[in-house]
Amino acid sequence: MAAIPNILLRLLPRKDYLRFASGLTPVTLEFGKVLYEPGKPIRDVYFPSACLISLLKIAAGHRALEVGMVGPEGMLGIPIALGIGSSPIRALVQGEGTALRMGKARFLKEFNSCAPLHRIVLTYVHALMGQIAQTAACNRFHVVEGRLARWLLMTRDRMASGDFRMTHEFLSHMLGVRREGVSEAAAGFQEKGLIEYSRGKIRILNHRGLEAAACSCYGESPKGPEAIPAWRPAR
Amino acid sequence: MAAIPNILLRLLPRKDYLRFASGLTPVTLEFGKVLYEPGKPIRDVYFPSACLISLLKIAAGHRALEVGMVGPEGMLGIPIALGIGSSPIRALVQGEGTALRMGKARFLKEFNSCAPLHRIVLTYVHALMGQIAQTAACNRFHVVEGRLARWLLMTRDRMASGDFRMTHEFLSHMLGVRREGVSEAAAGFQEKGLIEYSRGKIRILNHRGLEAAACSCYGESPKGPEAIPAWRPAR
DNA sequence: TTTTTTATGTGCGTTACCCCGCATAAGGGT
DNA sequence: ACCCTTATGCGGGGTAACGCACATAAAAAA
Repeated sequence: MAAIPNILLRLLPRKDYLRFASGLTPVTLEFGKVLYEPGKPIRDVYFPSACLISLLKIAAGHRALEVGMVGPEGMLGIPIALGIGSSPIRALVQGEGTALRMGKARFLKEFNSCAPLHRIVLTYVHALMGQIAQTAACNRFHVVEGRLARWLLMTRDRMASGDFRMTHEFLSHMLGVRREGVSEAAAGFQEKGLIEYSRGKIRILNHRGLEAAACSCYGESPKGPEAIPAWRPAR
Repeated sequence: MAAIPNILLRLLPRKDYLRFASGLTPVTLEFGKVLYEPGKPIRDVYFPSACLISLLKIAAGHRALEVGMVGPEGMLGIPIALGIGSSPIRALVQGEGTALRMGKARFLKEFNSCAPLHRIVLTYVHALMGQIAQTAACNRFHVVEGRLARWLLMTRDRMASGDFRMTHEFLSHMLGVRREGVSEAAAGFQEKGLIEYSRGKIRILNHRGLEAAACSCYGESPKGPEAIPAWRPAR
């Protein structure tokens, strides 16, 4: 059988998956699209199959800050599962690609009647909370260079590809720093041959080298039996 | 009837509350006690009635950082509800006082069989995630002074009292800054007559003044019908 | 082509916070 | 009374990141 492209869905028992999948619609998400906006109602939930979505907290009078990242290891629309109709967080498509979409009502019905789904989603909620807390500490303690490296690696892991479309300006909003700060760090990496970039395109050249440059938070993603299986692509 | 001291429990239908309460044990939590430690199993859940617990992320090689705060408006042991046996977060008693305790097994049974409890807890999970994200952005963008003021106010709100036991050293771990940074900000507040302090005791003198000094995050706590009712004490 | 837009490079003064070390003073224990 | 632990005050030097302004260059639009 063709592999189920989303890790959470892959954990469903076959019977449940088949029923659930009948409510899923494949969609293509374009770069820059905003899936959820703080305060606005959530209509659909998404299971990324090959795309990457940033969860952004918008602080009044400041640039945005990424608090979490969702790829094929997760889902979007957690608030729906928690019985809330909207999210305080903006969800922005940061790596375009494909996802599976389901309407809020159908998802709620499934979530409340399918125990395995229920369990899987709540487990993911835990993992996501951990990720947000980790990111919070990382943003507080680590320097831009280390955070940039971590960010590029996490993106690569989720996109299963080492080059993506991404301006320094955009990155600065993810990391919550100035654009110039990103440029400076990126220039350093390019000089060392770790990455190459030009006008909105970035390519990772030396994965190992980037890992060495990344802060320790990379590698402290959810692990062990307690969380969603550490989702790190094979080398 | 005597008021139920924990907001979450107060939201339970009377019938469910009575059954649930039979499994609750009143306990006194002392200052400095660690309820949960990252990686260690969670044995009990807690519903604070008059105490304050800090949720701390421990970053390797750095001081700790508070990512959330739980008082009578919330509960401790969320991971249990999410089907996880331990938490990546340390829970530390920061304002001593009373709470209601329940064993993990009993709570799980109730959580899985009592729909209103289920709903309430998941709603709180959402609120807590929002708080963590908010704190993340606050720690990134706001200066120590504003964050200290916010922290004191949030503590006051949850402790229902304006003076508490608290050293600058301890505060520095909450805010993720140096002890001297806290001392400096606190000295400024004392000079303006907003607070007074001495050797591990802090008293809020001018609530309004502190609000003016706090960053905008104070007042952006969960609000509206979508979240746990904004829990802010009457003046 | 030429023009316009957009992405990145660069420099410069400013600031909040860091790290380190030590002085002072309040309380608790003996 | 005394010591001794602990909480806070204070200074000096260093730096990561800020804000701003402007130069350059690639791409897109005309």
